Amino acid sequence: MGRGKIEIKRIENSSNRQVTYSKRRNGIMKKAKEITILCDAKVSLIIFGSSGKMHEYCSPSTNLVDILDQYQKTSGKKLWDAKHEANNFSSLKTKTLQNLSNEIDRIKKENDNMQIELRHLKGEDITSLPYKELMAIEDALENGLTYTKFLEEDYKQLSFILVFILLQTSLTLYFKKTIDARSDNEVTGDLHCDNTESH
Amino acid sequence: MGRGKIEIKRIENSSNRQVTYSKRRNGIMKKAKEITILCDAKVSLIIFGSSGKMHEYCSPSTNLVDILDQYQKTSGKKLWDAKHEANNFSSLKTKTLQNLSNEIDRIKKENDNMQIELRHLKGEDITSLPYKELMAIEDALENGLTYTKFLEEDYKQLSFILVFILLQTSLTLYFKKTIDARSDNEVTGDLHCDNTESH
DNA sequence: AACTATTTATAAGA
DNA sequence: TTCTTATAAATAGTT
Repeated sequence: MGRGKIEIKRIENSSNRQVTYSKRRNGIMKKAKEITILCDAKVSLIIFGSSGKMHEYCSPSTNLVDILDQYQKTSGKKLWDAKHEANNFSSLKTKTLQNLSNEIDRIKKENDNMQIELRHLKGEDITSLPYKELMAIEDALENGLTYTKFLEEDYKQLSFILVFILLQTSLTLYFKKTIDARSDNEVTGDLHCDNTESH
Repeated sequence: MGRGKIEIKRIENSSNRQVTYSKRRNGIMKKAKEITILCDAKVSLIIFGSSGKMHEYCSPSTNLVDILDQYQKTSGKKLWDAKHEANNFSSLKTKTLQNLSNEIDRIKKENDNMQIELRHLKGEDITSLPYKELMAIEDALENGLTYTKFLEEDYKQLSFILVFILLQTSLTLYFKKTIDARSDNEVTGDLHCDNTESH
């Protein structure tokens, strides 16, 4: 939407990039505000430009911490655990039933998500999936296959070397046999000559 | 931007609101992806619709935790400090700490197993795996992705060709040996005959 | 920063 | 829900 169409790829010219960043950042911020008002949504938007400067939007009805809490509950992903709780000795001592219960809920959620992902990767329950998600799964499978194939290639090369060694051993044995056989023939020939001469 | 201009205020009709939410959410997500690519920006976007369903975008170059860390540094606001301390006990009185703890252990174990399986399917941590397990993973991947059967077919053909070449080489060598041995004998025989006739 | 020619997003309708 | 399309809005390139 502008004088010309642009490809979605990194803008190499630094000042153009900066200008575009500024314009589009404002655009997204505006959209975020609008969807918040129009649709009662709760939105958190944090943007860091390449210069490191931060811009933030958060729906007025809520705040970032609440959104992140809800994020953890909904997604089952834990945002601040190990490092932050480790710093917090009192929370270890006062670990309550509620803490544990929340932990269970979170892990169960994580569990469910993984179970679904596993089923999808194994080709189950995928008929009802939208095309986009199906493609994502196919990509993941293909990606996994490239890794396993790569390793399989290593194993194959190992097999090939084994076959080669086997072949070489066979050949060595074969040549040994040939040489043995030849020296046998020569002996026989000598004997034969002796015999005819003796006649 | 649409058939008519709309005022930015809550859409009262629930189904219109839902439709608009869905469309605009996609729009914002797209914009977020674009600014990420075009301008090297780091973006975190979390949206909760009024139904409570969550949608999230995070720049591929980073992750939510890193963005939040950077947020804290840049803004000076502490996100996870004195929070998660105030807990409300609700319907948990019947459960003991031990029960909950055991349940957590069990689910965590289940979780770990699935995580390992997922990582393997995605090609991570597989280098230390024995060949047999690697093949099991590959089989699972191939099962999910039918067209990799073609690659398997290629692999089989390659093995066949290797065996065939091995066989052919052996046969060639064998025949060569036979021929060599025979001509050696004949030469010896002829010379011998000539010699005897000349005597 | 403004200014537009265009592209893009989307509101309403099907 | 999904698609279509007229129109509003965003924005790329220019000044």
